[in-house]
This record gives sequence, structure tokens and C-alpha cells, in this order.
Amino acid sequence: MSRLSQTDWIAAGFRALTTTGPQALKAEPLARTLGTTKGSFYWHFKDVPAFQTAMLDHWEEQATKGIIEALNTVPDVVQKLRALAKISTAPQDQYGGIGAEPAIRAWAKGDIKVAQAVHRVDQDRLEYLAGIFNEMGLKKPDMPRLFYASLIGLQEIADGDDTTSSAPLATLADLMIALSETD
Amino acid sequence: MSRLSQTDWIAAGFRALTTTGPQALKAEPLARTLGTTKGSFYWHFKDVPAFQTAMLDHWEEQATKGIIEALNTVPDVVQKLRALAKISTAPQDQYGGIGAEPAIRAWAKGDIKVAQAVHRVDQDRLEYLAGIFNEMGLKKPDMPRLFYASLIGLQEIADGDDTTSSAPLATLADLMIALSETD
DNA sequence: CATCCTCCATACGTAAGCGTATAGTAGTAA
DNA sequence: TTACTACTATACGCTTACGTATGGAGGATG
Repeated sequence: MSRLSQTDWIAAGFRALTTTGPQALKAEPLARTLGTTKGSFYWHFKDVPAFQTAMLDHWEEQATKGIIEALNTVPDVVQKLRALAKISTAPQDQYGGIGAEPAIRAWAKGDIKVAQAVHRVDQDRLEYLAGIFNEMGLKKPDMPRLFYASLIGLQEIADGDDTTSSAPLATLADLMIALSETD
Repeated sequence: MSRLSQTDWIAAGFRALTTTGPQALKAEPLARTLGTTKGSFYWHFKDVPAFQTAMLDHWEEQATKGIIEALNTVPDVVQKLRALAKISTAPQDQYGGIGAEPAIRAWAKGDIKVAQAVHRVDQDRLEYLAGIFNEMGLKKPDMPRLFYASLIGLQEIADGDDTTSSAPLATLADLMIALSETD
């Protein structure tokens, strides 16, 4: 990799974020992992905050539109819920995908601009979920939040084994689907 | 506060952790918030990692034995579940209590010793929850994990308003209780 | 009152990261 | 070839934190 682009730096940022944590999002350490120097970094980005903002922009796009577009190919709402249960616990796709979520939420705890981005994403996804539940005829307003929280929580307490993560969410989905049919 | 103890420093540590994040767990910044200098810090603790370990020991005690002992005063299992749903979303009691949880989980992402402590606590609480569900006659093995994940996830996406956090968990508890009666 | 013993302040040398300035290199185009 | 553009290396001064060492302050104890 003789010549770098902004995108290369951002990808390296997500790698560092997920493996080491937010404290690794600094110019010189990142340069080392890319086998270059910070001269390159400050060519592509004004400063460290600007670099982080670029990372966030990237993630925000992925984390909302990306997932929603994937789900829109599934016609049936019930299947949509099941699909969501599945892809949200899918193998770590690097680079701002779902795999980076817990790391980003951790990052948000110590940086207000990250917290705001995460909050926007949460609102977007909750709204989208509310639409699904509404279509299913489940009117209890807690449901979207409950489902979404379970999804996040399972990611949070995941121990690498992905079956322990996906099974409980599938159970919840079934529970809610059953509830929607007795209403 | 003319004279400080280890405990004062640890309390300051949790305040800094929850308000600013793990990057605030350093000797000199903490000293500033306490109106003293790092001379005091290095008197009470060998170094920064030792200080952090002391914080973790404190939290680990609170986060397992503390909560479990509180719950053991509730006789009925169903009520126990409801009580758990309530106290886990209770107002932030500083100083290593439940209020610090999201911050500690965030901290864990960038520090292996923290991650290990969190994992131990998770296992303890999951085991305890499994006991409750077992007593209720709910044999589906996903249930403890699902409930616990929801609890964690709700803390994670909480926006300050505590009713939006507690209501969904109560809904889940009711759902599970209902399920246990039809089994 | 003298003496400890506990706790805190200050000063020091070292290390790491920031952002800037400046010089250099490798491809592209005229 | 020459000149230009896009990118990278290096060096600098500044700031913040680390951990150590040493010198008090001040209450408890004899």
C-alpha cells in the first residue's frame, strides 16, 4: 500500500477502534499500523476530530440506510423481523458495519459528538422498527424499544459464540409474533 | 476534605468514569477534581493500574453480592423478577452502583482486566437469573440471557428519561411470567 | 514539648501525542 | 525533459501525563 486515501485511514480507524478502543484513534499510532507517518494523516485530515467525524459520517450511513435497504428486499413483515434478528448478530463485517457497534457505543460514552451520532442512529432504527410492529398489528408501544434493546444488549454481552447471541433474539421475535396473532 | 482516603479516590474515579469516560482515570486530572495533587494519589496507590484494579474490586462486590442480597429479601420469585426489573433501571446511585454500569462496560472495551471483571459479573448474574427462571418453571434456556440482555440494552440506549427504560423491561417480565403459567 | 508517622506538595526527568513547517519523492502532463 | 501535483518523511516546539524523590505540615503519642 504505497499510496493512501482517506478511506484507507478510516478503515484503519475502525480496525483500531474495535481491537483497541477509542484511545487508539490518534494520528501517530494509526500511522504506525499503516506503515507510514503522520505527515500523510495531516494531509488527508485537518486534525484528529475531523478524522473522527469522517469515521462517524461513514458509520452513520452504513448503520441506517445500509441495513434498512437490505431489509426492504424482504416483503413479509414477520420475516422482516426474523431477518433483522439474524443479521444484527451476524459475523463481524469490519469497517463501520454492525461488527463495530459495541465499540462505537463505548466510544460514545466519552465523546459528545459520537453520542449524538449514536443517538440519531438509534432514533432512526427505533422509528423503522415501530413501523414494522405497527404493520404487524402490535400496538403496545414498548415493543420496538424492547426488541431493539435486546438486540443491543445481546451484542454487548456476547462472548464470541454467536449462537448464544442469536437464539435469544429469535425467541423474543417468536414471542412477539405469537402475541401479534392473539391480539 | 482536608485528608483523603483510598475510598475518596475511588469515588472520584467513578464520578470521572461516568461523566467523562475511562480517559479521565489518570492521576493528575483526578487530583485536580479533588483539589489536591498526585502526591496524594501515589501515596494511596502504587500506580494507575493498581488504582483501577481497586475500583474494579469495589464494583464487582457491589454489582453481584450487593444486588443479590437486596433481592433475597423478596420471597416470591415472580415478585423477584419484577423487583429486578425495577432496581436495574433505578436512579443513578453513584460510586460503583448500577448507575456506573454503561460506563464500566465501555471501559471494558479498551482494557482486558476490566473486560474480565465484567464477564465474571455477567456470569454471576446470569447464573442467578437462571435460578429464578428455573424456580418459575420456565425451562427455555434462552430466557435468562434474553432478560439480562434487555436490561443491559435498555441501560445502553437510555436517554435520561427513566420511564422509557423501565416500562419495556416490565413488559418483558409480564410476558415471561404469563408464559410460565401456560407451560 | 519533642518526636513520630501519615499524608500532601513540588520538582524532576522521561515519554507520547499534537499540529505546523519544510523538504523531498513519485507519478502525470506538456 | 521539465514542471506540476499529490502525497509522505522529518524535525520542531508545545502540552500533558507518568512515576520518583524529597521535603514539609500537622495531628497523635510519649
